[in-house]
Amino acid sequence: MRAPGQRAGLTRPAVVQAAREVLDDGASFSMRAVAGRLGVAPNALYSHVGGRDELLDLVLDELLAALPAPATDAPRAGLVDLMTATHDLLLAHPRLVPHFVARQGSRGPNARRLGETMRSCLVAAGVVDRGAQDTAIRVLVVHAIGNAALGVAADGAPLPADTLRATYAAGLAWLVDGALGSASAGHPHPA
Amino acid sequence: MRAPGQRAGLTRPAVVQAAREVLDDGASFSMRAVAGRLGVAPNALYSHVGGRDELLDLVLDELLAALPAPATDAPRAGLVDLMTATHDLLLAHPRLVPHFVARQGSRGPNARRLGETMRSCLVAAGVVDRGAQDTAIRVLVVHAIGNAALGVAADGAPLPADTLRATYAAGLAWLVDGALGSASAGHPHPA
DNA sequence: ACCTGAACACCGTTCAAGT
DNA sequence: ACCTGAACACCGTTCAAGT
Repeated sequence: MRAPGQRAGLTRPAVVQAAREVLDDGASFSMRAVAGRLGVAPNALYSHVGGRDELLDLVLDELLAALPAPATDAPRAGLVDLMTATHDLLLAHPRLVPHFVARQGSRGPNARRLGETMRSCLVAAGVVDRGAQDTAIRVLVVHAIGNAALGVAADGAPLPADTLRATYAAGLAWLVDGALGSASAGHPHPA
Repeated sequence: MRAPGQRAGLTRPAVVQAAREVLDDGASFSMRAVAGRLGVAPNALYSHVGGRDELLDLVLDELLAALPAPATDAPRAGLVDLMTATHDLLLAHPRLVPHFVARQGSRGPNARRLGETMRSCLVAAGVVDRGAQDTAIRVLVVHAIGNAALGVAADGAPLPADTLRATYAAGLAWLVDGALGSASAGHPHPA
């Protein structure tokens, strides 16, 4: 369709957008699939993106940007809302979850921002020790990602979405209660 | 080395053992790597094993068989010990963790046995509602797998093993406290 | 700078043999 | 039944062009 040297009008945002579309479609994600959607040779993507992992990181960070800022006046509820929104976001893009699992440590600016928002909630809730904040943040992030991954695992009994979200909410309440050191009753065994 | 038709003396346990060795070595896991270690053509494995996923499931289940039975007289401590042993086991075989993440639902006999052991602990601790047991089991398993996956993610700051285990222990205490509905103080913010 | 064609070094799995 | 050789349908990525 195009001779070597002819421009295709590709841009970095366009590549990221195409990657999102491939991820949200049924097809399995690959560089070649993204290129195919753009009507371009597979290696053309490397002019705009470092590689597969970087591309997935970009998609991930773009999604995280959509997370709303939690209410600052009620820190516990704000934290719960924030983590629930994160979990919902992951469930809405299941094909991204495996990559999220592998990339838990290294993240983009919006992931970093999410971490700092969580820290603010913890501070406002009275968790002043920085090490305690780090522990709480890691545990909560693991819970969100791990639970989303549980929903992705398509084997045997696929685990209904209601059950998944109820399980997540129960664990989240226990973790937040624990991290905040309060004796307030959570939501005891839902379903 | 061998003409088509010549036996190589391959057995199913030998294939599983070779897979374990490849996983615990530095090299990345592949059917071809397992076959290479056995001095056999890649497709020879399919005479003894259904495929890659089934082979990894077999390795996984063999590892889970090594988990010790927890003390039955102290249900809370037994549950904590059991989950800690599971976490340690996953940390000892990091290259298996991504597969474990993907396969959370469908498991072999020893995984099933682990689930029932957890249920027994919960019953002994006074959690009689079956739905509550299921929720607790899912949350605890997600915590163990998710935390182990966090240790595997080799990017940026690799997160020291001490920190990882301390984070796991803190989250585990919070979850067990929550699941058991007790107001007993856990281990507040370690590290 | 951007894109193509061809290629490299991999994958998991299948199929038609051979004994 | 067990194993081989060859092949199929994929991967991510690199390299040498072309404009």
